[in-house]
Amino acid sequence: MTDHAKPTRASADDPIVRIVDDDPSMRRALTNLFQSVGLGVEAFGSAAEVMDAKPPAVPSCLVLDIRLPGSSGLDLQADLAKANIHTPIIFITGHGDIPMTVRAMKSGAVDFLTKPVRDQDMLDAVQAAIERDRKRRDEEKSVSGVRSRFESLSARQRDILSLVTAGLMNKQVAAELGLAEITVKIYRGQIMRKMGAKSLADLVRMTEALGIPRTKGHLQT
Amino acid sequence: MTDHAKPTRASADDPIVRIVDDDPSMRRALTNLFQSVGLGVEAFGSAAEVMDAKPPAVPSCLVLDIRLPGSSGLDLQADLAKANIHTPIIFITGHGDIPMTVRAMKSGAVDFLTKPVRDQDMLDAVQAAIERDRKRRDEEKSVSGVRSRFESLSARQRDILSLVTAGLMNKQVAAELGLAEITVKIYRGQIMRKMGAKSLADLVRMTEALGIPRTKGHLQT
DNA sequence: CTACAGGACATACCTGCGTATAGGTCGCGC
DNA sequence: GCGCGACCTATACGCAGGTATGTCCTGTAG
Repeated sequence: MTDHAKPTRASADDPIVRIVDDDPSMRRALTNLFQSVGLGVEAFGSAAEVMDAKPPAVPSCLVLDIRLPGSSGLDLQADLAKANIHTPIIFITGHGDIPMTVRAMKSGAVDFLTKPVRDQDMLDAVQAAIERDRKRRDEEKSVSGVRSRFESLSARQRDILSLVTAGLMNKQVAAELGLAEITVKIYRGQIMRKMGAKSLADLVRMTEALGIPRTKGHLQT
Repeated sequence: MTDHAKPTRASADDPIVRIVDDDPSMRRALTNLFQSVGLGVEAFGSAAEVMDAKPPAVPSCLVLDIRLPGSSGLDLQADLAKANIHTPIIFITGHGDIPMTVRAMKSGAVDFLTKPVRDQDMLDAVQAAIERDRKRRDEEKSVSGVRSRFESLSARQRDILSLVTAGLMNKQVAAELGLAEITVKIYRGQIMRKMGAKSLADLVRMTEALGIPRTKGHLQT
């Protein structure tokens, strides 16, 4: 039961705030607050509902009561992390303590607000959270294109890629792999085309973004 | 492995814990705790003393009571940040509240412990903090060598560096700057020598580490 | 004034990079 | 068996990268 309330037609990049609270009046109050500033809202009554729902495709954040039926907010945070879902989280609590707060913040929470929550504090926190998610998504998107192109490389092409971006000359790569230099040159061309790199500098930056293990890396003091 | 008892001889990489607390008995207790596991210790009675003391050259962390004479622990944290000193901080508090905790953690504190502090919690926090500082120092060190070499470049050399690492060919760089291609080649060689780069890939990674603004960068989706 | 550093360029030469063309061997799926 | 894709190589050619040597100009610190 998602008190799905959409004020206007949501466009592709409108952020969504997802509220998880077992108290209906709290859900309603928060929903009103966020809608009043033009934010999209989805409300849930339990942790399980959120885990079942698919994460939104637009910048979003979670507003989470620590005390939830079944698993606690902290458990949900841990579960989401395990499921590799990185939506920024804002906690609210009526009876929180410091160890709880520390644990939540260490696990990457954006904020941890105590009831009664001042509207402005909540809106500030949400804005920061949305912004963080937007950045993460942008980063993810730009890397995912590169990653999928990398996946399309054959094993041999990857071998050569890693040696080439390590700074070895074609002949050195050839020696390393027991190949003829001409073979390396040809692979190199294939790699540049497949990766869509228009220069070696590009290629190096792509591998850096992907975190490709460098066979022979340095950067000495 | 690191457990062996060291009498007094401090070697170049032994971590130091700096304690700031106005309560002498607390200072003594913490000092004993840390020394019992072989950590170096410096104790201070106020925030001002720490700001005056020069930061240690070895991996270290701060253990900070929130309540201090004069400025609070949070103020000291802010002052240190402003002074560009990034020693990891562990807070201890007797009467902390959640907003305080949140503020401290948002500002990068490693942990926030409540009195009475369990010895093991403190030692765990300190170890994590020291480890964090060690990483930061390693990173800083490896970048600072590159940075100082970059500083040694002339203005012209930097122009060419940024265009070359953007992936332009010598002739394009020449056109961009209104130079002859041969001139660019010569500069390029000078740059490689001055920067200690043994390949273009190296050079690209160095500029990435330095965050050199790319005149013509991309990484398309 | 002189010495020196930085900047710019030419000629010559060598090495590295990259593509085209033209082959060849495997192993796999239909 | 046939096609396909990967992997591998050879010859040949052209362009890009890089160094050496030498020349010239300019600003500036001693």
